[in-house]
Amino acid sequence: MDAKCPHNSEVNCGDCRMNALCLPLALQTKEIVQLDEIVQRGRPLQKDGHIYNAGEEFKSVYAVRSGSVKSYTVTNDGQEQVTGFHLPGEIFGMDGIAHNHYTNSALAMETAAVCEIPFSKLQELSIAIPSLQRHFFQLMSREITNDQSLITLLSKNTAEVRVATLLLSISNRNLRRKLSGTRFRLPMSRADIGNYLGLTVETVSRVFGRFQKQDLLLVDKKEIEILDFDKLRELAS
Amino acid sequence: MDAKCPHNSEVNCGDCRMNALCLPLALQTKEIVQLDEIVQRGRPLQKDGHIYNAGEEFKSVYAVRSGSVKSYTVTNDGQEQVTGFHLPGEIFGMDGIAHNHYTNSALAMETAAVCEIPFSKLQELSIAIPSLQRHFFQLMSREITNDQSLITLLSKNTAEVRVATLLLSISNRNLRRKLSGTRFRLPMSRADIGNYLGLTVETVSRVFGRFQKQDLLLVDKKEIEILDFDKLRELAS
DNA sequence: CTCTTCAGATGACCTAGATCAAGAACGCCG
DNA sequence: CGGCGTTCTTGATCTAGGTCATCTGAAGAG
Repeated sequence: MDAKCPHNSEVNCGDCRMNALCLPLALQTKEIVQLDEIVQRGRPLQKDGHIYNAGEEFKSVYAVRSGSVKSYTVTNDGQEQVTGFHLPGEIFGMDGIAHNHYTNSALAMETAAVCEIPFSKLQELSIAIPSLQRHFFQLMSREITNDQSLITLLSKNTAEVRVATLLLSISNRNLRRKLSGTRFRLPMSRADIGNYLGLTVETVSRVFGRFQKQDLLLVDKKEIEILDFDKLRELAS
Repeated sequence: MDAKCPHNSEVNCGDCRMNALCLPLALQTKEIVQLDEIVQRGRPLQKDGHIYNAGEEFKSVYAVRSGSVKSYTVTNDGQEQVTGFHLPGEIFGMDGIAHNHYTNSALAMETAAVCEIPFSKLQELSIAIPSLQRHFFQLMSREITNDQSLITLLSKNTAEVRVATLLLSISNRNLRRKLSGTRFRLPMSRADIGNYLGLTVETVSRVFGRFQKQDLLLVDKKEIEILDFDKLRELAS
């Protein structure tokens, strides 16, 4: 096994590059070992590989180790609704807790690796490690506040503001992973962006075009370079 | 103290009419007593009385005992965004857990009474009572799935679908409280409905008008009677 | 009982973004 | 290297819902 390959299984959470962002965040070294025992490190997923499907019985939450994942639901009239993009270090699958079945499906947007955390074991461990309980409550609460800012974004803002906000969000999340917040690759298609932001592909494309014309961005297919953070932030306000 | 008045303090959770919906849901009688000890029953709130303000330090989550409450944030350009309506038996304030400060403000839309549940004590009790931990995780997860359906509603649906969906949601929540799902009083203004659904007051008003013309509803100011559930459900689909 | 206020309804426009319809530029596979 | 299905872009229209402006009517204040 090549330890350099980002999709390979790390030996444990203690060594994982993501552990400062992920579940171990609030834990002592010896507690990380306990967490480590319940975490199942899955093998790499291909692009478009499903992690779970809406309706399946809820058993685990997941952490992205490498690559990127999207969550989506299918509305009763058959169209897809993207509900979230998940980057390395982020946890997803918490929507399944409410009804013991996942309400979203999750799939890899590119080659990716995820860690599976069986929820029943996580609950037990949360009783033994109160700071883990606390941290997990916080993660769920953060999901709530994120969803609520998306609600605000969708119900009050123009296409430009929506796209600018998404770009800044991805930039920030890259920064937290010690990657460039200025130049990065969007892991998702224009269609996914539009779907997530409640816009059509055409509109997303036009907004990218306009941003480029205004010298806010440099866009080359999925490769983005942010040229003017201040104006972009002002726009997203 | 008049025990008939719905806004008066109940003596305890065990006697509360809402206990089948609220936090005690998953608990044994003796556990309810433990929960009861940490719950603080506040005095009635006047219309527009604040329970907490965005930015305040997070200390407690709240349960609606009577009346109704709305949560809202103020966007950086100063406009209000309604993020939720809370009816008796429902829990709110969980958005504060993530950052130790409330991100929403909460206010009574009419005379109301709420129970305050100090979160640190709830966390401790959740360790002693695993089913309470589980139930609270579920409540937070339900909040996530609710927010996500609102996201879908906002990003994909017309004004009519949005309004129909809200009406059906309130109808269902009334049913769970053993009230009529057919005739009820909307506790919120047209402006709040519009704000919540990403529409203007005018549009909300027009949709109510159209629904009435199509004999789906009977609207008399805030008093609603649903005449044709099937068509309304089909619309909301 | 009158004056004021504020929530709601309704009507006449007007725009942001959807829709429809072509191209352009890419992977990707034989 | 050429053919072909995606994904992306760009342009020309159309429309749902926003904006603005007016009107109604119920609730409070005095």
